[in-house]
Amino acid sequence: MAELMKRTMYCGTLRAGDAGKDVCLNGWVQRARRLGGIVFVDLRDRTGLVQAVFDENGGDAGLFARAETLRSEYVVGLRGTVRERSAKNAELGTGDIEVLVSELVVYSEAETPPIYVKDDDNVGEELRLKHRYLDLRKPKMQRNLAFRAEIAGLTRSYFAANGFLEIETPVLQKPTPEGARDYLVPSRVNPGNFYALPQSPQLYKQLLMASGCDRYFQIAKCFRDEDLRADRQPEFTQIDLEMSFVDVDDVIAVQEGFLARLMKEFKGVELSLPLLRLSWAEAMERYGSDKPDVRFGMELVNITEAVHDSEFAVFAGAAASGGSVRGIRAEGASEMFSRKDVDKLTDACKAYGAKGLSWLRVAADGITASFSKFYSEAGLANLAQLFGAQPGDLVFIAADRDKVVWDTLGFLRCELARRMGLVNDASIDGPYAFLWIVDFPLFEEDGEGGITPVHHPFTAPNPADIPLLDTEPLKVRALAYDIVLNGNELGGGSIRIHDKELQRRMFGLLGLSEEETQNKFGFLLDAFRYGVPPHGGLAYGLDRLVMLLLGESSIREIIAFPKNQAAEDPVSGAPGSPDAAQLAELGISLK
RNA sequence: GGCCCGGUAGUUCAGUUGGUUAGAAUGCCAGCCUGUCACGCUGGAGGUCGACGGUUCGAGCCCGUUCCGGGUCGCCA
Repeated sequence: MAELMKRTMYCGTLRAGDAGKDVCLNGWVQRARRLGGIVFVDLRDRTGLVQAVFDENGGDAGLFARAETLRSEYVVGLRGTVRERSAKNAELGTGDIEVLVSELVVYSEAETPPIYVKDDDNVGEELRLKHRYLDLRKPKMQRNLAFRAEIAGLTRSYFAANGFLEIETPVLQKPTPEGARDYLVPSRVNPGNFYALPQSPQLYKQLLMASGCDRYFQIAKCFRDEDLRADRQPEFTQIDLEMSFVDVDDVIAVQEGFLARLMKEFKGVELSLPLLRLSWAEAMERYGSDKPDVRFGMELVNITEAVHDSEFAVFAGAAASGGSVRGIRAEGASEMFSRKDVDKLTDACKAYGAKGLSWLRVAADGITASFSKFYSEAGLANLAQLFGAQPGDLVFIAADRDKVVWDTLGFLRCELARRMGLVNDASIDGPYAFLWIVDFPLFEEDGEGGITPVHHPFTAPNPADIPLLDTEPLKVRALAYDIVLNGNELGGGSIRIHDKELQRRMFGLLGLSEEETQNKFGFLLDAFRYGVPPHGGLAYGLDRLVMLLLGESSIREIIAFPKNQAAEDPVSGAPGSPDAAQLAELGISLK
């Protein structure tokens, strides 16, 4: 085995001022260029590239012969002298100098790699993930991992400085068949019993408040056995925190300090505080979304009143059945979207439950609409005016149940903005539109005639709405809040219920029996019997936060070893089958 | 589970109305080359066209099924 050549410098840090120094470098061969009597090697480590030179006239024939065998991704150590280059490379931070090599150690050779270790290699993601150890050598991936580490570091220092204790909560928890699917872990010592991996540290962090810890935070791994998305992995990381003796404003104030610090240090952006707050109701009314992208307008216009007696059955029907008719105006977009484009957009909207999409085009010589035959010219003009539509504008209208209308237009609004170039999500440099969504409803319909919590069953109702709990529970607002950035939910939280009677009432409203609640959450209720402070908190999706700040479009770009869409780890092949002995020991038999 | 997009040298892709021996770039290998840095020049190797079945005189191309990857809806309290 090759002897270790102790590193004295990192490749990417060498500068003109280092000329004359003897250095030892360790790294990977990015590229070897053989020009006959001279060999150039770009040596790469975490910090960047530096050019090393082997000269046939240097006198060491053996050294030169070995240099000629170097190939991409060989791992080497080399000793040499830094010198100014005769031909400088302005593209490279180290481009003013090179290292004339006097000693070379090949630690390991490399087969021809299946992907290039270059940012722009453009290889398919399947191969990138399978050979992640190669992919991660790319400068961009190194930057992403380093950026993530720095954000984690700032998180720790910020919350510690604000009196938060970093406390680890158990990873082996009690299964709670609520919400997302649990990952189950069999207990060998307790045959037939299982732990669950945490979907969040929710119950334990509330116990910590009951424990008198006052302020807790944790960078916590969480697990949900649900289908994957570009921004969703089965294991992901939350910045999780909880505070005692606080109200909504207290929690938000601490977060705004955190976000301001984050944006200042990592983006050089001065956040203007306090951040915008929108009630859930207003967000839905104006944007059709509880995580609106407010970098652009195109707000929803409710025309239900104006069309409730329309000849067009779709409009009148939606109005009559308690739904609504709303639309958005895409300014100057009429030219951009052909009839065919509109049809495609309509198809895309069907995924959100819309049965169709109506449109209205304003031109200098008149107005056309998909529903023209039900309207006079003056009627169309009236409608156009409701949207403030000018010649060249294109208006989209959805008519259905409120939820469908909101989902459809909420999607369409963002899709149009993207196509019209109003937003650019690949931009690392902003703008960054943060806002809080507050006053979420406490419950929503569960689709089976009952109600289910929007957030979770420990979320406190707005005290003003408590009288409505038994009569009109769907109208009760929660002391819950989400932080939104550019149309993405960065995190969310709530003030929790600390009154055990109110908590029991909540479980009752949710249709949970005394026995069920005792079985699932009894330990939390027990704790509350012995004195619990008012408390509340929040959790951020760290992966998503880093993704957005880096302008990446998938959290896989900022997770070292992500799962593929089938929830497999392409590197290791996990999950795998346990062997028979393991199963027998656990008392598990497979079908 | 539904819908959409994709699968052709190691890699990224092209491949016409179905027609001889499936191409390019890059990478790889060999030779030449002392100032390259996407080095250059010359030569070479490299293919189960995802798989199976069907239509056809003939399929990379058309049809069916299926597998794989990605996006998305459902789902994610």
